[in-house]
Amino acid sequence: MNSSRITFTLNELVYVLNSTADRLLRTNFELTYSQFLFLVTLMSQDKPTPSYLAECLGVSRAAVSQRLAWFQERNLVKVSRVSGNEKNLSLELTRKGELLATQSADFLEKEFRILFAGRTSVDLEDLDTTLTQVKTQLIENMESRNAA
Amino acid sequence: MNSSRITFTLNELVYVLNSTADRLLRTNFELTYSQFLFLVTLMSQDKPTPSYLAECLGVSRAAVSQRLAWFQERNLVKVSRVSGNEKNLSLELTRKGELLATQSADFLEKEFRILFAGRTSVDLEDLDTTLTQVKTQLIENMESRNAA
DNA sequence: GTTTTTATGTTAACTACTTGACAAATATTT
DNA sequence: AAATATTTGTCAAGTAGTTAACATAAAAAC
Repeated sequence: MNSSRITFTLNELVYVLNSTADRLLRTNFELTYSQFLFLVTLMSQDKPTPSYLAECLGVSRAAVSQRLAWFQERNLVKVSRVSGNEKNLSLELTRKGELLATQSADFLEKEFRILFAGRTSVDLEDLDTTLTQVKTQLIENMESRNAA
Repeated sequence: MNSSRITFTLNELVYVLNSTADRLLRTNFELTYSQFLFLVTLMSQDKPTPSYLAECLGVSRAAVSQRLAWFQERNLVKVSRVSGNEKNLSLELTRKGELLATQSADFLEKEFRILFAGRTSVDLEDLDTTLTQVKTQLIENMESRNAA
């Protein structure tokens, strides 16, 4: 089998998923999917800094730095300095930001549960395991190839 | 199971695949993954126009229009008008463009075959079928939901 | 055969990222 | 302790996309 087929299929599926999420979030919460990811990623972190958030989101520090103003203006994220640490900024969701992140995540979860349901019932748990396995294998093979 | 987990896993896998392809193509062909897709998509079409190419690539007509100059400058794509059709531009790969598309596609295919290989041997054919099934199901469910 | 509608390709203005350079704060080495 | 290295956040410039508006060509409706 042509291995490029599966990469196309994966890209197509991800496109459908992400654009659906984006549409749902825009319609119901005036939020893009990318803004949603920013909030939920921030929510999942313990003592978040812009630098660590950037790493988790898979974008550059500059990108996070530029976007922060948007979230501050809307009172979704509070940016502060912890005394004794002049280097790192401290990020936290405001009450409003936390509420928005929670509600939109719950909403999206519910919608996707409906969209994933179907007669042909693919076991999503199994699929997730397989995909993780493929990913791990790819990374391993890449590392052993680079080492050689 | 949390349905958002599988969307994250999918995004992560696609990220690994696409950034690997991008790295390989830059190193070996001075081509980004996105430029590669432009060429191979063009190659797979019968009588391509910018508009149809945009649709196949999943981007706007404006995006294709802006990128065409880059490919023309490098003598990879020939843009012309067919007489009797003043509306559509006609696109075709030059010999050089065709060669580049073919060679880079073959190269990528070989590399990915190696990277996908592994002890735990996931059946990629099966996986592709499952993913296509999930995608189809999602789209169906979305349509029936919108119709209601 | 005219009028109206639709489709195409380009432009302008905007968005969200990138890299590279930088100053400042902190860690590490010596 | 001082020198050096690393990490952090920000800025400027560049890239690849977006939408909206537009002129023009072709197709459809009348």
